[in-house]
Amino acid sequence: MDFELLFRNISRHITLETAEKDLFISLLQTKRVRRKEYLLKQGDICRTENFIVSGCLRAYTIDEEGQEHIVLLGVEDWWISDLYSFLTQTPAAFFIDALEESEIVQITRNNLETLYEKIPKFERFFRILFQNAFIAQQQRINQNLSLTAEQRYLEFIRKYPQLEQRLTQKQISSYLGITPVFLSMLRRKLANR
Amino acid sequence: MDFELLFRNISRHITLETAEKDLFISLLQTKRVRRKEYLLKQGDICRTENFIVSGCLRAYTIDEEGQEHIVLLGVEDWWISDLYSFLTQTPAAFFIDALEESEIVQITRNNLETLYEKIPKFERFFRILFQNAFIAQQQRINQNLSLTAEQRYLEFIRKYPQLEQRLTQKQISSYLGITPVFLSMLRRKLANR
DNA sequence: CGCGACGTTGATTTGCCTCAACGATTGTGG
DNA sequence: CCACAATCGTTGAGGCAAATCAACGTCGCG
Repeated sequence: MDFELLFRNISRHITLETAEKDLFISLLQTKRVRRKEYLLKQGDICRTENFIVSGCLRAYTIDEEGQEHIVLLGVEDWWISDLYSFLTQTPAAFFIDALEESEIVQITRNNLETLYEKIPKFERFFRILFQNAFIAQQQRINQNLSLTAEQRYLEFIRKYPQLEQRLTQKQISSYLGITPVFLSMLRRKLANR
Repeated sequence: MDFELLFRNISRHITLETAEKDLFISLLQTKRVRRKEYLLKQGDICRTENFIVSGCLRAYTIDEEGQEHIVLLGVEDWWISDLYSFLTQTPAAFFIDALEESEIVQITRNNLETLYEKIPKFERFFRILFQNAFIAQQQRINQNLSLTAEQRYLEFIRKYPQLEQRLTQKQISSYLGITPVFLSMLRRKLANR
């Protein structure tokens, strides 16, 4: 069942009655996204918050020179959206697309508001979710400020060994904030030890 | 009254009855921190979440070479803590100290849990608070990935013109992820236009 | 099969850092 | 209140980490 993983995710922090689960499900939609398909384009309005059931997606920007910068990586059991655009219903700063064929569960802004109203426990759930996301980003900021490219790469493969397998080097470099050429050099250097 | 600013901050997102305010106040402590005084040291446990009534504080790390990296800047009407340490009650990764004489309102982890239990509306308040903090950090990550040092500096003074006045260049450079020497060069270059 | 994206490698350039010296400012103890 | 130390900001010289540019082999996909 599509919602199984989502329920297990939620039950880590709050407990739902059957009736609550049913109400929750009635506010959701599911979607299948194939590789390279866009969930969101810069300038569009982010209509949904997305829970990843399977697969892998990224949120990224493209700068003046056409370079991509991955702001957020999501795999199964994570959430992904352009939160600012979602909350304010204004044009998105990010692109979101799928790096692998993915299944997602979506909730719209209005439905999420309804959910908060009908089942206030979800305030708690998302409070904890954003708390954790905030901490993870704080650590990433700290690493970007204090580590060299090599150290950041080593931290990345230490922290996300499974992710390293699933991403291309171009994607990893774009997440780390270096060029693919330089990542290739680092890897060669590290291999020669 | 010390709690006035905090109540106004909170009332942006939730509405409290008088009895609720009283309960809330009973769970808080106030503290005065003088310039350069530490609120938290790396390795200590972060016992409180801190609301800044007046003044200015920073959260930062020190790397192997002794360089400081500012992860979080807070002025009046903001919150500051080492959230990970606070939530898990494990040793902190950050130092927190005051850049100006500051007044803060503090809540301990246990009292915050009590607050969530007794007044669930606070789940909503902190959900929104962390949501906004998450968005702000996401933007900072994106800028660190996609902008040059000069562009980041210009963005900083555009976004926080009042903060620029209150911080030393050393502090600004440490927030931007560059050296004070290089910031000085950038400023000279920008002035010659 | 052929095209386009990817990863590798080398040569060169550049953005930012380190080191060092100096004047100005701040803070502190006598 | 002054003297002295410490920190800060500026400037210049030189160095290094990472970027750019370019060429080439490989692979996956249409």
